[in-house]
Amino acid sequence: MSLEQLKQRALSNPEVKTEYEQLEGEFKLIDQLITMRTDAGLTQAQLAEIMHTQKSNISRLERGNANPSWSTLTKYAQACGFELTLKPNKLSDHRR
Amino acid sequence: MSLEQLKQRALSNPEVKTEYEQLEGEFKLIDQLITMRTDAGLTQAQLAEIMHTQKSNISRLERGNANPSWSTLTKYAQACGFELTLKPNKLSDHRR
DNA sequence: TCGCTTGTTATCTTATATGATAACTGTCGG
DNA sequence: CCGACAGTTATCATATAAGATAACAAGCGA
Repeated sequence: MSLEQLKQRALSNPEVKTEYEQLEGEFKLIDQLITMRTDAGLTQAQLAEIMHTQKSNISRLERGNANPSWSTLTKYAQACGFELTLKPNKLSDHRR
Repeated sequence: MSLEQLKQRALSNPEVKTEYEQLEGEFKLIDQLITMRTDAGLTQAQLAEIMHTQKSNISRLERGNANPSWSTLTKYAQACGFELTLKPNKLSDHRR
């Protein structure tokens, strides 16, 4: 199933909307991770060595079901030559 | 000891520089969290309810030694009316 | 002073992220 | 075909984040 299909199905059910958004955010996160690494011109194995961990763990981060801690994210970024802050974008349709 | 003093002492020892930077990043993170919550005009208890958790857990996040997972960060942000992405700032003095 | 609100701290339990090792796939230049 | 490289997957052990409850402290208006 494609991401687009998943999106359609998820959004058709209002209850899972936040779950989808979570999922989408996860994809974005992974994208940003991989972008940082490739920008730095590093392979997973090289990055793993800098971070004093294993390439399999890097793959796990970049592939699936990744829910890394803040410290893991900053270590990853720093190894790629980046410092990390959050970028909170205000949701226009925010209800309370 | 103030943050400034801590910074000075930490930076005087090259080996702990990254540790200090982690620490500084942690402070920045906490700042951003609290800012999001106060911007949303929420108390810890209110935010906790939205996130279906306890106010003590929110306090733990905002106070000390916080190392939240990405999903916790996004839930927190979303409850405050924000969507979250990473903002990677290139480190000018990056060596390899 | 007395409640009430907001936030903090301590503690336990449970869920899960991370570290580590090994085996596997696909790709590509020789 | 073969070896080297890049990435993936499975699995287990261990560290730790997160859920939950309770008690406490500070501030503040009635």
